[in-house]
Amino acid sequence: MIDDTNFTKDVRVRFCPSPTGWMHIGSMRNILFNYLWAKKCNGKFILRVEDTDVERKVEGGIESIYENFAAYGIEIDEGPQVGGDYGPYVQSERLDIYKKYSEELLQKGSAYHCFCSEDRLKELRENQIKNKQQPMYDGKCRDLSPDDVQKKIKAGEKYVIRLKVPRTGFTEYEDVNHGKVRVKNELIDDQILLKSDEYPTYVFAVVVDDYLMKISHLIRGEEYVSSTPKTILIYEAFGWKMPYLIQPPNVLNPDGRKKLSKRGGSNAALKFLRKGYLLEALWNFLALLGWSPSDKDGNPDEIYSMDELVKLFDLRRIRKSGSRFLPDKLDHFNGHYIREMDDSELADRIFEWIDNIVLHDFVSDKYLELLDWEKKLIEDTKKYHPLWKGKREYFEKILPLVKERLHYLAELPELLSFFYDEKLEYSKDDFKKFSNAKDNLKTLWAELKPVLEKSWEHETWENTIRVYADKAGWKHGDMFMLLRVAVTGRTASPPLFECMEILGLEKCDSFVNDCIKFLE
RNA sequence: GCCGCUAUCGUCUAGUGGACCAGGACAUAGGAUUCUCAAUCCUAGAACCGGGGUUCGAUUCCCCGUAGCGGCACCA
Repeated sequence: MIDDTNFTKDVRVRFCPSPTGWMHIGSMRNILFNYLWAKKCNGKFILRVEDTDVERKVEGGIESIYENFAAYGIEIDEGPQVGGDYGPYVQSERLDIYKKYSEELLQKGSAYHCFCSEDRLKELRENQIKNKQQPMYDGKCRDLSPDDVQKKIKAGEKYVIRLKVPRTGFTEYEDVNHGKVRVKNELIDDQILLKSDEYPTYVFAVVVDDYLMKISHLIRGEEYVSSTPKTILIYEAFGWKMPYLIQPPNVLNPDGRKKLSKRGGSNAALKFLRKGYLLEALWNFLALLGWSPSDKDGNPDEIYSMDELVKLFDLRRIRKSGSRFLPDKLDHFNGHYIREMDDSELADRIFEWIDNIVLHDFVSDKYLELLDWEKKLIEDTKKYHPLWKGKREYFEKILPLVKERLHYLAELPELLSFFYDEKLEYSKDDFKKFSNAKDNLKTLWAELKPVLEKSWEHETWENTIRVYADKAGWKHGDMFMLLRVAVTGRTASPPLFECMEILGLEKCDSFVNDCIKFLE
């Protein structure tokens, strides 16, 4: 059983990205689980960069990791840029450490030199697959005599260091969420620990670093489950105590299949920020993907602030099965947080979003293609941002009208355009349902304009339209709609009266006249 | 192919050997409100993968099947 007494003590957790250029939204969920646990237990959150794959390593990779953390507002207690007592925090700077520990395993007889060429291994694997066998190392170098080994090394033969996995018996471990898992040793490959370029492999580096950095809880994606027995065997070979193990299920694509896609970067963490999802909403949504509080502790509406999440979060309540990533609920949360904010704060947030996210150059963007909606957003933002910011009072007056229709901030340019454009674009279709739209609009406006010139009182204004609608034999709603299309260029808009009041008589007059011209 | 993990409304999930004809949220539909679209409020439909056990009783425990996921690299 999991030892509960120490479960929340001396907590040190870590997230270990590879510097491949950009970060994935699914990773953010795992980061959140680590982060929440650290905060909850007054522990430390550590960032370690796993750059042991020389080929996949990318220029600016570490910076792009940092900019993601910064944009998501995650504070790092120890890491490459902030330092800490257990550094260095970049694996390529720790090669001598791995070398030393691999020698320890060699001495203990838990590891061995392997001189097999990559070509031989490839051939071996192909044959095994052809013969429907499990592809794994055949142990050719496992029992070389020390003399042979020395001779080969002297002769300059390249080698790797492999773990000597027992041929019989079982390896067992206990996972906080899954309980005991047991694997036959004969199915575990003699894992390479140190590659021929003297870089460690992932499994080895992780064990050594987690041990040296005193990591208390290993919270990492389900994709590592299969390599966990190897991890355990390395811990056992060293005689080290294993940290608590938590392997949250993967976040899956909305179609329900497969790990959340990495292709094209459409699920890049930064894209969600660029789309205008607020951090509050993102965290709220992500936290609930694979974890939930009990009914007793939870809120019925599932709205949780970061503080509440910290209070309620518990690694032991993480689910076992994968969750699909459907943005509907994210939209809902985002709308909620937008509506909850007062207008001035929302305005601040919008401008911050534009400066720090939308129009900001990220290192990650070098490795992510801009999607069509992003290109359009950037273009629109460049056009409207100065106008929005230029007259903040006007902007803040508009916000309450649009904020309850807003799912994410990227919708703003479209939603607000008629408040800022000099000309509107009309569509014939919008007038189809009205008989004699042009004349009615003309007469209506002729009657309404003098009323508005006198006063903007809601009742007189509304009454004028109703009276005219009766005269024309129209449904009242249709008359409102006609005017709406004329003044906003669209059939769905915030309440007509408020829109017109903000636009002002001059602008309304100009739009209506444009519209009449359009109808001719 | 082999190994491991998993399986509750469309989706995210709660829950338990009897208090569950299974609770919440999102989405959907209908209604109220209304100048449209929203927002808000109300209502409705919607699930324990299949088959065997164990048991007085199983959605809950066990086995098998099925399906999904993950992995099987000198990637992480």
